[in-house]
Amino acid sequence: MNNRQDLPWDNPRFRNWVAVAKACHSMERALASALQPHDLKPAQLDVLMNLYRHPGISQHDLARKLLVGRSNITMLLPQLEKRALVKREGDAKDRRVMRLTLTEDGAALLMRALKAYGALIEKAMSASTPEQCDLIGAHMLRVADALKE
Amino acid sequence: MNNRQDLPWDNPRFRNWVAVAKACHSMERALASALQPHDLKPAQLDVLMNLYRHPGISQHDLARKLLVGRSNITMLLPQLEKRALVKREGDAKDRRVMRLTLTEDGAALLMRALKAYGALIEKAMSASTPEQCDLIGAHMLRVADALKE
DNA sequence: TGTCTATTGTTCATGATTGAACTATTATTG
DNA sequence: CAATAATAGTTCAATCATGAACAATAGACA
Repeated sequence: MNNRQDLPWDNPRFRNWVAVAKACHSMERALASALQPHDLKPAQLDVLMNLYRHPGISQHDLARKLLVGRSNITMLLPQLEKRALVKREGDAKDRRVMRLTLTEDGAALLMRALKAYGALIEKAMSASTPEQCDLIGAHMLRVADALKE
Repeated sequence: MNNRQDLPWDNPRFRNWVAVAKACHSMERALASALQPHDLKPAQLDVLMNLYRHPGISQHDLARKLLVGRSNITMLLPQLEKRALVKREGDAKDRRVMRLTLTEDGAALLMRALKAYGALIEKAMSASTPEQCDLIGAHMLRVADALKE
């Protein structure tokens, strides 16, 4: 009745994706360790990275970029604001939105944390050629795209 | 001082990995949705999958396979046991260890849930050729390996 | 055998994330 | 213009994962 062919493990795509998920999980754990000396959590690093690239982003848009709920951002920001890593100021035109920017300290910490992250990625991906890495990156963009319903 | 070349975003490996992480995050969210009709969480599906492939596994070994803490397993199991999806019995030789197995109901639910998961993966990976998927899977195994210190 | 160490699983307090309900503000539409 | 809907952010209770401390058991070695 349950033909072996029907088991997902016999589907190469399934096996391959499970490997992806496991690698991501490992990286997340390793990243948490690597960021500990900087007193940063992976989620906080994500925030800093996005503020660096999108200064003045609103909390709503930040949440969408990070694929998390708006409430998560609300809970995340006070810690970073207290440490003076990010600045939060109300938009002049629309008094509902908060504009977020990195402070100097925030940018400096980001650069230090990114070195650690970069070293980790280098270590993880060094076993493959740049061409393979590019192929993987391109594939993953398609995956993320296909999952946006 | 902060030469553009030094920014991680200019490093292809970094950009590629960020794409991997984002795709994984998207998949995790999509999976959570897809499992909702089965009243299952992704973490619970992971448990069922591992019990299917490793019947009689101990909680300690299960935790290591799932890359989570032992206490997490302890908190996860009672829900599955109450629903009679898994069976937990003490090992005869070593009275410290608990042996875990799927019940019939657990195996049946697993098969149904795996169909949903498989469909999701199919949808996500269908934009790439099987050869590309295999390459990615192989790469990710190396990544997970490289991250085991 | 008796003692010390290691291992398995549990408990508990903590921190992270979520979604629903809420407030304040802006946009739409009749 | 007034009423209604939509949007941004917050609050809150619930859920989940974590790691440290702990109890019970097993193994090592004098």
